[in-house]
Amino acid sequence: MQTWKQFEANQLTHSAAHHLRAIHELGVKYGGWARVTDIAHDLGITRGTVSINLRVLKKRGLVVTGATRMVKLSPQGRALVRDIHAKKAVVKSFLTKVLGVAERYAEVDSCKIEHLLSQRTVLQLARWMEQFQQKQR
Amino acid sequence: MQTWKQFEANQLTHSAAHHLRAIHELGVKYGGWARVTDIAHDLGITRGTVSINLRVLKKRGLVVTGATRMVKLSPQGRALVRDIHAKKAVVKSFLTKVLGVAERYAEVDSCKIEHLLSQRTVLQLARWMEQFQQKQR
DNA sequence: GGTAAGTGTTTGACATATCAAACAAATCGC
DNA sequence: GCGATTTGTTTGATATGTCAAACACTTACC
Repeated sequence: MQTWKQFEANQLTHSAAHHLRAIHELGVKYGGWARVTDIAHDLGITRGTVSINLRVLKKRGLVVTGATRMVKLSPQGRALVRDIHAKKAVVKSFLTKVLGVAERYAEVDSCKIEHLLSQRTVLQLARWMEQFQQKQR
Repeated sequence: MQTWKQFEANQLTHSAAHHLRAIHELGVKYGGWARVTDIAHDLGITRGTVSINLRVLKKRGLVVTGATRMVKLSPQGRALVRDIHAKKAVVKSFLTKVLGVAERYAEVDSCKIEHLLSQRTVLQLARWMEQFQQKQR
C-alpha cells in the first residue's frame, strides 16, 4: 500500500476518537455512563448524528449500552481513549515547553494529530522529552 | 467552534493534498502537465475516482485543464503543495534527526500530519531545528 | 393521570472518497 | 483509414459524517 493511504488505515477517525473522549469525560461523574444528548452537546453536533455514530462504535465493541439508554466505554474503548490522550499530552507538552507554541495553538494542533501518530514515534518523543526535562532542572 | 471541529476546517483533506502533490510530481517532466491515468496510478486509486476529485479541485481553482485533457496546478495549487511539502520536510527531519525515528516510520507519520499542522507551529519547529543543527556542528 | 418537555432514533438530504463497470472519445499500430 | 487499445467520464454502489425534521418513547410536573 502506498504511504499516503495509511491515513485511511488508522484505528479511529478524528470523529470517532472524540466521541469516545466525550463519553469518557462525561462519564466521570456517573460511573462511566453518558447520555446521547450530553455527548452531542459536548461535541457540538446533533443528537441524531451521535445516535448514528454510536451505532457503529457499539458494533465495533468500543461502546456498550446500559439498561437506562446510557452508554459507556468498553475496556477496549477505554484503552483507546487513554492511548490517544497520552499521545496528545506528549505532543502538546513538546509544542508548548520546547517550541514555545502558545497553549491555544498547541491545543488545536495536538488535537488534530493525536489520533494519527504511531505508538513508536510518540514513545520516542516521550523519551526525548524526559531527557529534556531532566536537563531543565 | 469546539477545538476538535477545527479538524474539518483544514484547507485540504489528506486526499486532496495528495492529488495536488501527485500532479506536481508527475508534471515535472512535462512542464507541469499530468494525465488522469498517471495520477490514478501514482495514488493507487481508479481513474474514475481521480476524475471526480479533479472536478472539485478545478472548481476550487487549484487545478486547471489544458487543451490536451491534461491538468496542471494553478498558482494557488502550487503554493499549497509547496507549503505542505515544506511542513512535511521539517517534521520528518525532526523525527529522524532528533528523535531517531527510522526513515520509513517517519515517512508515514509525517505524511499523515503534514497537511494538518499550522503554519505557526511548523515555523517554530523549523526555527528550533535550525538551532539544533547549529549545535550539532 | 394527563399534558408538556425532553430524549433517542430514524429518515431524507448532502458532501467527501472510494470502487467497478459501462461508455464515449482519442490515439495507436499497422 | 480502420480496428484495437487507451483514456477520461459517468453511473450506481458503498462507507463515513454531518444536518434538519419527523417520530416514538420517557420523564417531569402539576
